[in-house]
Amino acid sequence: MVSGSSGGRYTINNKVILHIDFNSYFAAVEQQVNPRLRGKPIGVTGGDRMKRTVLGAASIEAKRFGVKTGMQIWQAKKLCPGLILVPGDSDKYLECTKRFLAILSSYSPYLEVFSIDECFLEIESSRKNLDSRLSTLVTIAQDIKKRIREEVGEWITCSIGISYNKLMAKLAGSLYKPNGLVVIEDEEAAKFILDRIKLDGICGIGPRIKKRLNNMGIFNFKQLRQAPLETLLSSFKSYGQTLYNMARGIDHSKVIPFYEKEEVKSIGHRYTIDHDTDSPQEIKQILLKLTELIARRLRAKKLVGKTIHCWYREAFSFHLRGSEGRVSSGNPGEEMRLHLGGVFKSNGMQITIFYTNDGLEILKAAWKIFHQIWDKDKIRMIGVSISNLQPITPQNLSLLEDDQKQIIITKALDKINDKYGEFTLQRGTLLNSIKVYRKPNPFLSDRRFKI
DNA sequence: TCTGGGGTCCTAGGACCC
DNA sequence: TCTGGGGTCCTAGGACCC
Repeated sequence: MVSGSSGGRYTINNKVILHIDFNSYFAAVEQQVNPRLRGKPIGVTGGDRMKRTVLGAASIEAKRFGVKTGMQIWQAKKLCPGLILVPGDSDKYLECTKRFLAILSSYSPYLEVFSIDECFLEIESSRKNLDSRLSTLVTIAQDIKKRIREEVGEWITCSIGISYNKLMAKLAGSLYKPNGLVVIEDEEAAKFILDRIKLDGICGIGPRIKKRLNNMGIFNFKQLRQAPLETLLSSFKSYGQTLYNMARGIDHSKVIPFYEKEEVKSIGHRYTIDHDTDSPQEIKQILLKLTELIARRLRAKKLVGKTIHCWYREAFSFHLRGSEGRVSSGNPGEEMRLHLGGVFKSNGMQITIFYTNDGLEILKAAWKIFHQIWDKDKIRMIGVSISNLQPITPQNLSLLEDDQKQIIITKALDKINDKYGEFTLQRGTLLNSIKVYRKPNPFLSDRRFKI
């Protein structure tokens, strides 16, 4: 527990924010569901693929070997040869999330869902006396942990950060893992902590911002606090104010309860192919799967969208990088200063069409974009997304007879796919698709029937 | 042998309309 | 003749989060 001021000096702030962050979440759920995985180093993968994929989560046991979320599988295996790989199952995790959210919402209606394994809870805390106030908060946090253990599962643990705003609550939650409980009581305590963490130890400063700050001679929060607001504003525009506030532990953002959250703003899918390809036929097949998935999600949410974004990532290539990319004079004994850096170049474009939630319409647009931007080089990843979303209204859907027929067919397809799984039934054009992958994967199911 | 996949927000410039 | 201003839409691209 960190407290900057003495008990008597505490100023009343009725709102207190808890950040609840579940530890090694996907891995913990797998261990909860399958007792044979408990106590063992496991890594949750994105599916059945082993190539060109990364770990979605690592169990606490795996983390002891240095295995981390986001790590490539071969890398993780190298660190921990006994790593057990478990294919991820998002429905399972979502189910578990619903259960812990139900528990948390009993403490306060101000519950913001931040991600599948993270949320903010705003509670009232009116005790004037610091000590009794702190003990109340700690009691609540411990009670939450206990209920989750009892009602969701003993392997599901969380770290809780408590503070006077979201930024500091999240920071507090990140300080002690797993199963931590940290309180950052006030701005004085916040500064104390900030001066002891790295710039990118806070939510909102990533590698790029950190590098830009470093280039300005700023390497820690103490130095950031000394930077004049004008300097930050001129370098980072409006984000300069955010950085200025961060260094002082200030954050005005509100806890937005789930029932006040806006609808999604975009829906997209991307897919990394397990080999590099320049086959238009293969690329089109993948686009077709991606756009069908997007369209089904739109229809499930009763939405239509009109801006289509399509982008791809080129195959890995080596480039000589900047000034380091020189070969030395060649004098004997002189170190070769040839630095090779790998680069993934991406390329994309977006266009706006008429509102739609039809897979083939989205495909047409995506394919058109792809043709315009593709330089015929081999690619490793392709993605599509749709934005500018709106609820379906008679105005934004065409009422032409052909379209009406199409809507009826689509509805029937959705119904069957909902029941039996993605791509059980597909449009005729999909049935001629070439088999791209040897391993089963969500984009190419073998359960295909002709209508 | 080589880094996934789902999102959000912000900025800036151009086109176009009134 | 020659040019303001507000507003909206569209697009590109960057940065961040989990």
